[in-house]
Amino acid sequence: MTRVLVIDDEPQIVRALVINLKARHYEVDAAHDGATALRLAAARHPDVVVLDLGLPDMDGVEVIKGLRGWTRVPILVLSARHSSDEKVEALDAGADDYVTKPFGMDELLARLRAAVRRAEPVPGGEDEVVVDTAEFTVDLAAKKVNRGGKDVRLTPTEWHLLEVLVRNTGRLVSQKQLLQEVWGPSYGTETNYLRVYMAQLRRKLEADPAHPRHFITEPGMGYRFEK
Amino acid sequence: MTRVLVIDDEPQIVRALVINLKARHYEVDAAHDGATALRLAAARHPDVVVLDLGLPDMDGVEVIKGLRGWTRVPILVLSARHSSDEKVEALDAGADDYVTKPFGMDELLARLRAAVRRAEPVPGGEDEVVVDTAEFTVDLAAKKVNRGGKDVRLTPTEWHLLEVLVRNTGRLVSQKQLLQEVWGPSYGTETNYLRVYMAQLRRKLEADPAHPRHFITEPGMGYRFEK
DNA sequence: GTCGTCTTTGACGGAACCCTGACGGCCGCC
DNA sequence: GGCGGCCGTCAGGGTTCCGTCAAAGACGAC
Repeated sequence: MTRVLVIDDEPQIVRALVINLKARHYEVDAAHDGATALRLAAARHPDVVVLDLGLPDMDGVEVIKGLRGWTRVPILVLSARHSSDEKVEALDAGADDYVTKPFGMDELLARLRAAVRRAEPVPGGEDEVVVDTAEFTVDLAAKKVNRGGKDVRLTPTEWHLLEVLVRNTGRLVSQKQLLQEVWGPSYGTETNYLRVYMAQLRRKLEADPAHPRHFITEPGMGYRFEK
Repeated sequence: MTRVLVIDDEPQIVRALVINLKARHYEVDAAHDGATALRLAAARHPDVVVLDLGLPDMDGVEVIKGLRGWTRVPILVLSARHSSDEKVEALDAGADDYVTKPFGMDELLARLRAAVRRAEPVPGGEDEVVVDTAEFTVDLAAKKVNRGGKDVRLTPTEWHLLEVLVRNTGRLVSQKQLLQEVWGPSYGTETNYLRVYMAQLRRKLEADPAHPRHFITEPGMGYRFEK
């Protein structure tokens, strides 16, 4: 199911959007200020964001930049401002589309569908959904890890960390990038989190956790997943 | 360079677009009917398409479908029709954005940039990130060095130094520049650092560290990396 | 409220890394 | 030949970084 994050401080607009989206079987989260929005985005990983630029606590463009720091999720901007400059600024900050209020619900939904559609991975995707190693198997689509015929139970954070690493198989992922992708854009220095969770992943997946063969530490730089 | 295909039967609009796009260093192809457009798209593989829905020979939506049959190139629709149904139809047929005439050139260009940006491959595109030599291979994206089938382990400082040198393959890099890029702007005279780390790189990567073939010293000036 | 699970936090030993100084070789120059 | 500048090599010591453990805090289920 497609997950939408709606960010707007006007309750009636939020309500209208939520009703229409839910009726079309979207899963909807709502935030009424920028700080909540950024936190929710990090926690819930929406498939598309609908953002009103006029927020009480921060400039809408700052929200766009905050999101673009760590994700390419489509951002559809709503705004009462018709000025060309505003549109250009928002789009160049990383927004994908800009709709002026008042808007037609049909059009908005069509733009939403377009944004979601083009963000979809190529059909018959080139990216592997299942990654095999000698000791275990990761199924990114099913969100499952199998080891020795049994499913391994992972906590949400463990899974998220594993996912980022596996999607970058063979590549070094910096500690900052890991922290920001898993814990949110405001993190970046809390390397102790990584140490703890990397240890848990190794304990659950490595044959010999003390001498990891798949979750490799690059001191001072980050971690790397190898098949 | 980014290639744009403009499809419109009104010469003055085409001319305005072509002038503005070329001034911004886009490469521009133009078609004034749907058949030509489809042929040009297949032949030239544009990075983005600007399509006017009102064409003489065929319905604009048919052009969209014709393109979508084989490509995911971003399509930006122009139209004089403001009706919601038209927008929905075009977007659902596969358009990425819909701009109503008369439009502001600034806004159109911003939407064009947004369309091109999100179609870009994942950051750090496909461009040469792997550098080969006779003895070893440097993958700048994965931050990996392979030598004789085995990965070579480098410390952060070693990496940083190697990276600067490799990004300037064949060119002389001054000691001052190396020191400032690797150790920070307040360094510039601590050439002993360079001696130590250059030695470590040679020991790890050169076949005969005493007679380096890739990491070459230019006495009094700096170092150079050669393939 | 109580329990269980998950996350966050702090502390510690050990390993990895970076800086530093010393020494020797090579070369050009006085 | 002696000297100084420049570079390569090596090894020790201080510092940072990582793995590990344990316990407290947050959260939801019952």
